[in-house]
Amino acid sequence: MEHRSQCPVASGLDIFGDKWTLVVLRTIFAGRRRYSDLLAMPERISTNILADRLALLERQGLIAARPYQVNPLRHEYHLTAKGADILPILQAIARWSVKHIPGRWPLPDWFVTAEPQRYYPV
Amino acid sequence: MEHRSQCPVASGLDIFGDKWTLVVLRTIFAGRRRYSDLLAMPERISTNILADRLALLERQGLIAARPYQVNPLRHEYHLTAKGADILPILQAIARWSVKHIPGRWPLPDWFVTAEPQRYYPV
DNA sequence: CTGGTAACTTGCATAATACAAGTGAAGGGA
DNA sequence: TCCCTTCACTTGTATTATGCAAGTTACCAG
Repeated sequence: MEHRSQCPVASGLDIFGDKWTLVVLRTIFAGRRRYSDLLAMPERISTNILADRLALLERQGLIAARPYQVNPLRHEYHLTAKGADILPILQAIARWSVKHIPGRWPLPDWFVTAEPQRYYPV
Repeated sequence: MEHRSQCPVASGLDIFGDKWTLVVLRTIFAGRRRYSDLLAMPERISTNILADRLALLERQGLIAARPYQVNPLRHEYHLTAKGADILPILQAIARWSVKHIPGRWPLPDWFVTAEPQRYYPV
Protein backbone atom coordinates (compact mmCIF):
# COMPACT_ATOMS: atom_id res chain seq x y z
CA MET A 1 0.00 0.00 0.00
CA GLU A 2 2.55 2.57 -1.08
CA HIS A 3 1.00 5.79 -2.30
CA ARG A 4 2.50 8.06 -4.91
CA SER A 5 1.72 11.11 -2.77
CA GLN A 6 -0.58 12.22 0.04
CA CYS A 7 -3.00 13.66 -2.51
CA PRO A 8 -6.49 12.25 -1.93
CA VAL A 9 -7.19 11.94 -5.64
CA ALA A 10 -3.92 10.18 -6.46
CA SER A 11 -4.13 7.93 -3.40
CA GLY A 12 -7.63 6.76 -4.27
CA LEU A 13 -6.46 5.94 -7.76
CA ASP A 14 -3.53 3.97 -6.30
CA ILE A 15 -6.21 1.59 -5.00
CA PHE A 16 -8.89 1.53 -7.70
CA GLY A 17 -7.31 3.38 -10.63
CA ASP A 18 -7.49 0.69 -13.28
CA LYS A 19 -9.93 -0.64 -15.85
CA TRP A 20 -11.57 -3.29 -13.67
CA THR A 21 -11.69 -2.61 -9.94
CA LEU A 22 -14.60 -0.14 -10.04
CA VAL A 23 -16.46 -2.28 -12.59
CA VAL A 24 -16.30 -5.21 -10.17
CA LEU A 25 -17.62 -3.01 -7.36
CA ARG A 26 -20.42 -1.74 -9.62
CA THR A 27 -21.45 -5.36 -10.23
CA ILE A 28 -21.48 -6.09 -6.50
CA PHE A 29 -23.67 -3.00 -5.95
CA ALA A 30 -26.02 -4.50 -8.52
CA GLY A 31 -26.42 -7.52 -6.25
CA ARG A 32 -24.09 -10.05 -7.83
CA ARG A 33 -22.01 -11.47 -5.02
CA ARG A 34 -20.59 -14.79 -6.23
CA TYR A 35 -17.57 -15.46 -8.40
CA SER A 36 -19.61 -16.99 -11.19
CA ASP A 37 -22.13 -14.13 -11.14
CA LEU A 38 -19.32 -11.59 -11.34
CA LEU A 39 -17.63 -13.53 -14.12
CA ALA A 40 -20.85 -13.28 -16.14
CA MET A 41 -20.79 -9.46 -16.25
CA PRO A 42 -21.31 -8.08 -19.77
CA GLU A 43 -17.76 -6.66 -19.94
CA ARG A 44 -16.17 -10.12 -20.12
CA ILE A 45 -13.58 -9.94 -17.35
CA SER A 46 -11.07 -12.79 -17.42
CA THR A 47 -10.85 -15.25 -14.55
CA ASN A 48 -7.39 -14.36 -13.29
CA ILE A 49 -8.17 -10.63 -13.25
CA LEU A 50 -11.43 -11.20 -11.36
CA ALA A 51 -9.70 -13.38 -8.76
CA ASP A 52 -6.91 -10.83 -8.46
CA ARG A 53 -9.30 -7.90 -7.99
CA LEU A 54 -11.43 -9.72 -5.43
CA ALA A 55 -8.29 -10.50 -3.44
CA LEU A 56 -7.16 -6.87 -3.70
CA LEU A 57 -10.54 -5.50 -2.65
CA GLU A 58 -10.63 -7.87 0.29
CA ARG A 59 -7.07 -6.97 1.31
CA GLN A 60 -7.95 -3.28 1.13
CA GLY A 61 -11.09 -3.87 3.19
CA LEU A 62 -13.65 -2.77 0.60
CA ILE A 63 -15.33 -6.17 0.46
CA ALA A 64 -15.55 -9.13 2.83
CA ALA A 65 -16.03 -12.79 1.92
CA ARG A 66 -18.89 -14.53 3.69
CA PRO A 67 -19.42 -18.30 3.29
CA TYR A 68 -22.75 -19.37 1.87
CA GLN A 69 -21.99 -23.12 1.97
CA VAL A 70 -19.46 -25.60 3.24
CA ASN A 71 -18.32 -28.75 1.41
CA PRO A 72 -16.93 -27.28 -0.62
CA LEU A 73 -16.45 -23.93 1.09
CA ARG A 74 -17.71 -21.12 -1.10
CA HIS A 75 -18.34 -17.51 -0.32
CA GLU A 76 -20.18 -14.40 -1.40
CA TYR A 77 -18.49 -11.03 -1.53
CA HIS A 78 -20.19 -8.32 0.49
CA LEU A 79 -19.42 -4.63 0.66
CA THR A 80 -17.96 -3.20 3.83
CA ALA A 81 -18.69 0.38 4.90
CA LYS A 82 -15.45 1.37 3.19
CA GLY A 83 -16.58 -0.33 0.00
CA ALA A 84 -20.14 0.98 0.14
CA ASP A 85 -18.74 4.51 0.33
CA ILE A 86 -17.45 4.02 -3.22
CA LEU A 87 -21.03 4.52 -4.46
CA PRO A 88 -20.82 8.33 -4.88
CA ILE A 89 -17.76 7.82 -7.11
CA LEU A 90 -19.65 5.38 -9.32
CA GLN A 91 -22.62 7.74 -9.47
CA ALA A 92 -20.40 10.66 -10.49
CA ILE A 93 -18.73 8.59 -13.21
CA ALA A 94 -22.09 7.35 -14.46
CA ARG A 95 -23.59 10.85 -14.61
CA TRP A 96 -20.58 12.10 -16.58
CA SER A 97 -20.79 9.24 -19.08
CA VAL A 98 -24.53 9.57 -19.64
CA LYS A 99 -24.03 13.27 -20.31
CA HIS A 100 -20.95 13.03 -22.52
CA ILE A 101 -20.90 9.65 -24.24
CA PRO A 102 -23.77 8.96 -26.60
CA GLY A 103 -25.65 5.69 -26.46
CA ARG A 104 -25.05 4.75 -22.81
CA TRP A 105 -27.68 2.82 -20.92
CA PRO A 106 -29.99 5.10 -18.96
CA LEU A 107 -29.30 5.04 -15.23
CA PRO A 108 -31.70 2.82 -13.29
CA ASP A 109 -33.63 4.67 -10.62
CA TRP A 110 -32.28 2.58 -7.75
CA PHE A 111 -28.77 3.59 -8.75
CA VAL A 112 -29.47 7.31 -8.97
CA THR A 113 -31.15 7.47 -5.56
CA ALA A 114 -29.00 4.90 -3.75
CA GLU A 115 -26.99 5.87 -0.69
CA PRO A 116 -23.97 4.05 0.76
CA GLN A 117 -25.78 3.34 4.05
CA ARG A 118 -28.17 1.11 2.16
CA TYR A 119 -25.26 -1.24 1.47
CA TYR A 120 -23.55 -1.16 4.82
CA PRO A 121 -23.12 -4.60 6.41
CA VAL A 122 -25.91 -5.62 8.78
CA MET B 1 -13.15 4.55 -28.88
CA GLU B 2 -14.49 1.06 -28.48
CA HIS B 3 -16.39 0.55 -25.25
CA ARG B 4 -16.61 -2.73 -23.37
CA SER B 5 -20.35 -2.24 -22.91
CA GLN B 6 -22.99 0.48 -22.86
CA CYS B 7 -22.68 0.71 -19.07
CA PRO B 8 -22.00 4.31 -18.04
CA VAL B 9 -19.56 3.26 -15.32
CA ALA B 10 -17.55 0.91 -17.55
CA SER B 11 -17.59 3.35 -20.48
CA GLY B 12 -16.23 6.18 -18.37
CA LEU B 13 -13.46 3.92 -17.16
CA ASP B 14 -12.67 3.00 -20.77
CA ILE B 15 -11.60 6.64 -21.14
CA PHE B 16 -10.03 7.55 -17.79
CA GLY B 17 -9.72 4.23 -15.95
CA ASP B 18 -5.98 4.15 -15.36
CA LYS B 19 -3.47 5.42 -12.85
CA TRP B 20 -2.67 8.74 -14.54
CA THR B 21 -5.46 10.31 -16.59
CA LEU B 22 -7.46 11.68 -13.65
CA VAL B 23 -4.28 12.79 -11.86
CA VAL B 24 -3.36 14.87 -14.90
CA LEU B 25 -6.84 16.42 -14.92
CA ARG B 26 -6.59 17.14 -11.20
CA THR B 27 -3.35 19.03 -11.87
CA ILE B 28 -4.99 21.06 -14.63
CA PHE B 29 -7.86 21.92 -12.26
CA ALA B 30 -5.18 23.18 -9.87
CA GLY B 31 -4.15 25.69 -12.51
CA ARG B 32 -1.11 24.02 -14.06
CA ARG B 33 -1.60 24.18 -17.79
CA ARG B 34 1.82 23.73 -19.38
CA TYR B 35 3.71 20.55 -20.07
CA SER B 36 6.58 21.47 -17.74
CA ASP B 37 4.17 22.43 -14.94
CA LEU B 38 2.35 19.14 -15.30
CA LEU B 39 5.60 17.21 -15.40
CA ALA B 40 6.52 18.78 -12.04
CA MET B 41 3.53 17.25 -10.23
CA PRO B 42 4.50 15.51 -6.97
CA GLU B 43 3.58 12.06 -8.29
CA ARG B 44 6.49 11.99 -10.77
CA ILE B 45 4.81 11.12 -14.04
CA SER B 46 7.19 10.15 -16.82
CA THR B 47 7.46 12.22 -19.97
CA ASN B 48 6.12 9.67 -22.42
CA ILE B 49 3.07 8.93 -20.24
CA LEU B 50 2.30 12.62 -19.81
CA ALA B 51 2.55 13.26 -23.55
CA ASP B 52 0.40 10.20 -24.23
CA ARG B 53 -2.29 11.24 -21.74
CA LEU B 54 -2.43 14.82 -23.00
CA ALA B 55 -2.90 13.51 -26.55
CA LEU B 56 -5.62 11.14 -25.36
CA LEU B 57 -7.45 13.82 -23.40
CA GLU B 58 -7.29 16.14 -26.38
CA ARG B 59 -8.52 13.42 -28.75
CA GLN B 60 -11.40 12.67 -26.38
CA GLY B 61 -12.24 16.36 -26.15
CA LEU B 62 -11.66 16.82 -22.41
CA ILE B 63 -8.91 19.37 -22.91
CA ALA B 64 -7.94 21.75 -25.71
CA ALA B 65 -4.48 23.07 -26.53
CA ARG B 66 -4.27 26.86 -26.80
CA PRO B 67 -1.03 28.51 -27.97
CA TYR B 68 0.56 30.95 -25.54
CA GLN B 69 3.52 31.79 -27.79
CA VAL B 70 4.83 31.26 -31.29
CA ASN B 71 8.49 30.71 -32.23
CA PRO B 72 8.57 28.11 -31.01
CA LEU B 73 4.89 27.25 -30.89
CA ARG B 74 3.89 26.19 -27.40
CA HIS B 75 0.52 25.68 -25.87
CA GLU B 76 -1.37 25.49 -22.61
CA TYR B 77 -3.93 22.80 -21.99
CA HIS B 78 -7.36 24.10 -21.03
CA LEU B 79 -10.39 22.18 -19.88
CA THR B 80 -13.38 21.94 -22.17
CA ALA B 81 -16.90 21.69 -20.75
CA LYS B 82 -16.58 17.92 -21.10
CA GLY B 83 -13.34 17.98 -19.13
CA ALA B 84 -14.58 20.42 -16.50
CA ASP B 85 -17.48 18.08 -15.81
CA ILE B 86 -14.95 15.57 -14.47
CA LEU B 87 -14.71 17.70 -11.32
CA PRO B 88 -17.51 15.92 -9.38
CA ILE B 89 -15.70 12.62 -9.97
CA LEU B 90 -12.46 14.01 -8.54
CA GLN B 91 -14.36 15.45 -5.58
CA ALA B 92 -16.03 12.11 -4.87
CA ILE B 93 -12.70 10.26 -5.04
CA ALA B 94 -11.05 12.85 -2.78
CA ARG B 95 -13.83 12.66 -0.19
CA TRP B 96 -13.57 8.87 -0.10
CA SER B 97 -9.80 8.95 0.34
CA VAL B 98 -9.84 11.57 3.08
CA LYS B 99 -12.39 9.46 4.94
CA HIS B 100 -10.80 6.05 4.43
CA ILE B 101 -7.05 6.48 3.96
CA PRO B 102 -5.17 7.95 6.91
CA GLY B 103 -2.68 10.74 6.40
CA ARG B 104 -4.09 12.31 3.23
CA TRP B 105 -3.73 16.03 2.64
CA PRO B 106 -6.80 17.95 3.78
CA LEU B 107 -8.94 19.15 0.90
CA PRO B 108 -8.40 22.80 0.03
CA ASP B 109 -11.52 24.90 0.29
CA TRP B 110 -11.49 25.93 -3.36
CA PHE B 111 -11.61 22.28 -4.33
CA VAL B 112 -14.50 21.35 -2.05
CA THR B 113 -16.70 24.22 -3.20
CA ALA B 114 -15.66 24.29 -6.86
CA GLU B 115 -18.19 23.73 -9.61
CA PRO B 116 -17.52 22.65 -13.20
CA GLN B 117 -18.96 25.91 -14.63
CA ARG B 118 -16.10 27.78 -13.01
CA TYR B 119 -13.72 25.97 -15.37
CA TYR B 120 -15.71 26.15 -18.58
CA PRO B 121 -13.87 27.82 -21.45
CA VAL B 122 -14.57 31.53 -21.89
C1' DC C 1 29.85 29.06 -29.97
C1' DT C 2 28.23 27.21 -25.62
C1' DG C 3 24.79 26.42 -22.32
C1' DG C 4 20.09 26.34 -20.99
C1' DT C 5 14.92 25.61 -21.23
C1' DA C 6 10.67 23.67 -23.10
C1' DA C 7 8.36 19.94 -25.07
C1' DC C 8 8.67 16.19 -26.60
C1' DT C 9 10.25 11.20 -28.97
C1' DT C 10 12.72 6.82 -28.96
C1' DG C 11 14.48 2.57 -27.07
C1' DC C 12 14.41 -0.80 -23.90
C1' DA C 13 13.11 -3.17 -19.42
C1' DT C 14 9.50 -4.36 -16.36
C1' DA C 15 4.70 -4.84 -14.98
C1' DA C 16 -0.21 -5.40 -16.05
C1' DT C 17 -3.74 -7.51 -18.71
C1' DA C 18 -5.84 -11.00 -21.99
C1' DC C 19 -6.69 -15.53 -23.51
C1' DA C 20 -6.63 -20.43 -23.25
C1' DA C 21 -6.14 -24.36 -20.77
C1' DG C 22 -5.78 -27.04 -16.61
C1' DT C 23 -6.91 -28.19 -11.54
C1' DG C 24 -9.44 -29.96 -7.44
C1' DA C 25 -13.44 -30.76 -4.80
C1' DA C 26 -17.98 -32.08 -4.88
C1' DG C 27 -22.49 -33.86 -6.94
C1' DG C 28 -25.51 -36.52 -10.16
C1' DG C 29 -26.68 -40.12 -13.28
C1' DA C 30 -26.12 -44.83 -15.69
C1' DT D 1 -17.96 -47.56 -10.36
C1' DC D 2 -17.17 -44.42 -14.03
C1' DC D 3 -18.20 -40.41 -16.43
C1' DC D 4 -19.95 -35.78 -16.82
C1' DT D 5 -20.92 -31.26 -14.89
C1' DT D 6 -20.43 -27.03 -11.93
C1' DC D 7 -17.84 -23.80 -9.18
C1' DA D 8 -13.90 -21.27 -8.16
C1' DC D 9 -10.05 -20.80 -9.17
C1' DT D 10 -4.57 -21.32 -10.89
C1' DT D 11 -1.03 -21.66 -14.41
C1' DG D 12 1.22 -20.55 -18.71
C1' DT D 13 2.02 -17.67 -22.36
C1' DA D 14 1.22 -13.68 -25.47
C1' DT D 15 0.18 -8.96 -25.87
C1' DT D 16 -0.22 -4.33 -24.08
C1' DA D 17 0.87 -0.70 -20.81
C1' DT D 18 3.96 1.67 -17.92
C1' DG D 19 8.60 3.27 -16.19
C1' DC D 20 13.20 4.99 -16.85
C1' DA D 21 16.97 6.90 -19.31
C1' DA D 22 18.60 9.13 -23.10
C1' DG D 23 18.20 11.69 -27.36
C1' DT D 24 15.95 15.40 -30.36
C1' DT D 25 14.33 19.90 -32.07
C1' DA D 26 13.59 24.66 -31.67
C1' DC D 27 14.69 28.64 -29.67
C1' DC D 28 17.13 32.26 -26.58
C1' DA D 29 20.97 34.40 -23.76
C1' DG D 30 25.68 35.41 -23.08
